[in-house]
Amino acid sequence: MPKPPAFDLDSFLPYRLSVVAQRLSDNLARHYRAEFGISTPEWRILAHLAQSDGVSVRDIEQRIDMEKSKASRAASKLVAKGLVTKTANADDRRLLHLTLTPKGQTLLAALLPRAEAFQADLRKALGADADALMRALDNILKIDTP
Amino acid sequence: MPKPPAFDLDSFLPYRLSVVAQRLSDNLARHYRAEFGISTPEWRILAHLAQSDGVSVRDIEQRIDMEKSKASRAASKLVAKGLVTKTANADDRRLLHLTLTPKGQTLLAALLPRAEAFQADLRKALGADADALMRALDNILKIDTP
DNA sequence: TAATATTCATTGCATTTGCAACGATGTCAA
DNA sequence: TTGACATCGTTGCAAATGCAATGAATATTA
Repeated sequence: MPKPPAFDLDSFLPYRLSVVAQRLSDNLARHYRAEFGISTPEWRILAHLAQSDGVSVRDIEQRIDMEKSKASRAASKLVAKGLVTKTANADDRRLLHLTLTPKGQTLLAALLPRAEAFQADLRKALGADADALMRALDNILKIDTP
Repeated sequence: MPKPPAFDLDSFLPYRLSVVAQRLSDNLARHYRAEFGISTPEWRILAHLAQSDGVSVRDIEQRIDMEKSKASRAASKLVAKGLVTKTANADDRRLLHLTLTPKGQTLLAALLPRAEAFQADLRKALGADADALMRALDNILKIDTP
């Protein structure tokens, strides 16, 4: 009857990372939902559209690490809320253009400064470790996605 | 029609953290499932039991940040797989003791060294940033959980 | 050109998840 | 002691998720 070796889950990086990420996302999600009525996947798509408007579902899938079915459904909800429109790409009619409506732009104009402020506060609190954190995250992705 | 300010989702910390954590967890989950037939919630409970055997569902909920319904269902699956037993606490019959079976101990004896090795590799690859990363994660939790 | 293969977005389906409600047990104060 | 309240684990239910299959459009190749 082998005895399991000592193990400290709290210092296990994947676990720790997951807990912190989850907490942070959930807390933000509460704000998005309460003030703007959108979910995390919806917020991520909007944020990506702020950066590059007119992209396809496929672009979203590749650029922001979101399953295409998830992206498709979130996009449909954004359309239903009047924040985004879907139009067919003229050159390749398999592709879609997701475009911010004026209402979507207004929402982003209110939301993005808050996101920036949140991030600024966070960086300030982390001090010198903030850059190391970003570097570490990049490296983990490189290692883990061979 | 307000124009949304420029925004780079890729450098938004909650997003970045979430992507990295998800990748890492999913990759590990594939291994757990393929080699040991367990899911991430199940693995976390086992890991916690390696550390402190005989705990209740409530302990798990508090110590490893898992919804109690999730913990309850994962524990039931572990019982069904013969890795864990549930016994009633004699002093307080609302409480449960989750205890590793010999089979569960054997599985952990095989799994834990791999987890340690994985973590060691990761730390090595991160070099000096590893400690800063851990510190940063602790600090984010403190800030974000007021 | 015609036939085959690939790509894109959506949808059906099974699983997982979170929340609220529940029964059983325990605590506390009148 | 008894009655109101709290806690523990489970479960019902609706929503979210991931995967595979589908249909439409395009690319490729014989």
